[in-house]
Amino acid sequence: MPSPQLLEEFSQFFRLLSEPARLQLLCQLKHSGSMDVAGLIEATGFSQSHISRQLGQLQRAGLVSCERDGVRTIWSADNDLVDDLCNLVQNRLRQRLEAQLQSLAVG
Amino acid sequence: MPSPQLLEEFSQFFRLLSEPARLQLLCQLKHSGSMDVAGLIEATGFSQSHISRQLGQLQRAGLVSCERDGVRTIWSADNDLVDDLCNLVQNRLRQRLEAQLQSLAVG
DNA sequence: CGCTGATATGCGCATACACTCATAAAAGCT
DNA sequence: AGCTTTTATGAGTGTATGCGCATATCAGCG
Repeated sequence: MPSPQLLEEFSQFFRLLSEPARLQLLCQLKHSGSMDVAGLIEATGFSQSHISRQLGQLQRAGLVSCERDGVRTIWSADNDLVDDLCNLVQNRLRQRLEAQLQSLAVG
Repeated sequence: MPSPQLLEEFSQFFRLLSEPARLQLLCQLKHSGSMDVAGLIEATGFSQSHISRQLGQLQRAGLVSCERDGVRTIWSADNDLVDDLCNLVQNRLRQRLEAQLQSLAVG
């Protein structure tokens, strides 16, 4: 059993990924390598302030990092953890659907 | 890039794990094998209605299942996905702390 | 220094949801 | 049938937070 503190850390981390906007920003950065905020606005349609806030949260969690290029801030995704987590979840979703399909065929 | 629908599914799944109470219930069930609600109340201190609701959500996501034993409902965790996800996150947390420790020692 | 453009942040609104209390529904017992 | 025990659910409340608007801060340029 994880300790209460660890449970809290886990849930805080998962909470970061529980917002489609944040997940989309992460995936976009993974996909495009690195982008500035203008690019992310273009790609996602979110407002500038919204993007800036979400990136701030992701940065504090160490999921993205940034470097300044003059007046621009270039953001990039920092590691493969999120991809790995999403892949596991996707496998699980697929298994669930296949099982439902199976039981539908049998029943 | 995952499709918007898939992003939505991912985030909904992560949202389930973003609540310490649900995560604790999952871990407790994993740890104890299977328990009824009274046992979960004893183990967690949550109210009966709260536990019932959270278990309902976890059940709809296929993370727990139940069987009735007379008037009691015996719950159990259904798969290892959550354990795997938590282990990945824990490794990441450890890496982060080790990196911070390193930079503190060097700097 | 002022001006312009890029990003961060204070404020407010709206919504989602955790959590509780009270109550309903279900299952066994007499 | 009524009574008891266990679980599920309707209703209400409080808090957290996503999101936008306006504005502040910051970096370069004249």
